[in-house]
Amino acid sequence: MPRMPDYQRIANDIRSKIGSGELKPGDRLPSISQLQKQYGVSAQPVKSALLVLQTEGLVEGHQGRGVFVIDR
Amino acid sequence: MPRMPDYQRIANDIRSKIGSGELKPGDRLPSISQLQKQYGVSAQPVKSALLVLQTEGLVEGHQGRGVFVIDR
DNA sequence: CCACATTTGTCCGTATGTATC
DNA sequence: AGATACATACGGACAAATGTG
Repeated sequence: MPRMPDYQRIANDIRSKIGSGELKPGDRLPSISQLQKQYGVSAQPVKSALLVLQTEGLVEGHQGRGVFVIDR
Repeated sequence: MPRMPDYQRIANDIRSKIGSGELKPGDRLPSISQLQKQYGVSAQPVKSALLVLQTEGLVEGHQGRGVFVIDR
């Protein structure tokens, strides 16, 4: 099996949490530093995952506040 | 005017080159190191731009070969 | 108003792995 | 074997926005 990079694993995990309703529209995601600890990685793969999810239109980052699930 | 980050500027530039036909389906983009020099930035913003464009389904990276415009 | 901590945003340099030519 | 090129990740740095006291 191909090894899945951390940032894809994280993006998939968050995406599926959104799909399952565990994360609902308007919800705030854990902070980046919390996600780092949770997945045992540095900031980079977390931010890459968030960039992907933002590009997909699933979440929206707000400087100083957090990253939120898009409300639609 | 809000300052546009480098990675967005680069993504927009490449996206518009694809839209205008200057870059056609199947074409190979300049290498990352060439794009670095062209835009006067480090590798990071170039790769972020490419991650965005890949997520948008506009380009496709191939290890050892290059990044290509999607043929569809 | 001010100071501080928190949080996201952006970028740099470096290192390593993997695939291709 | 070597050069080239993309893929991934680490650590560090600073800016900008927010919230709290």
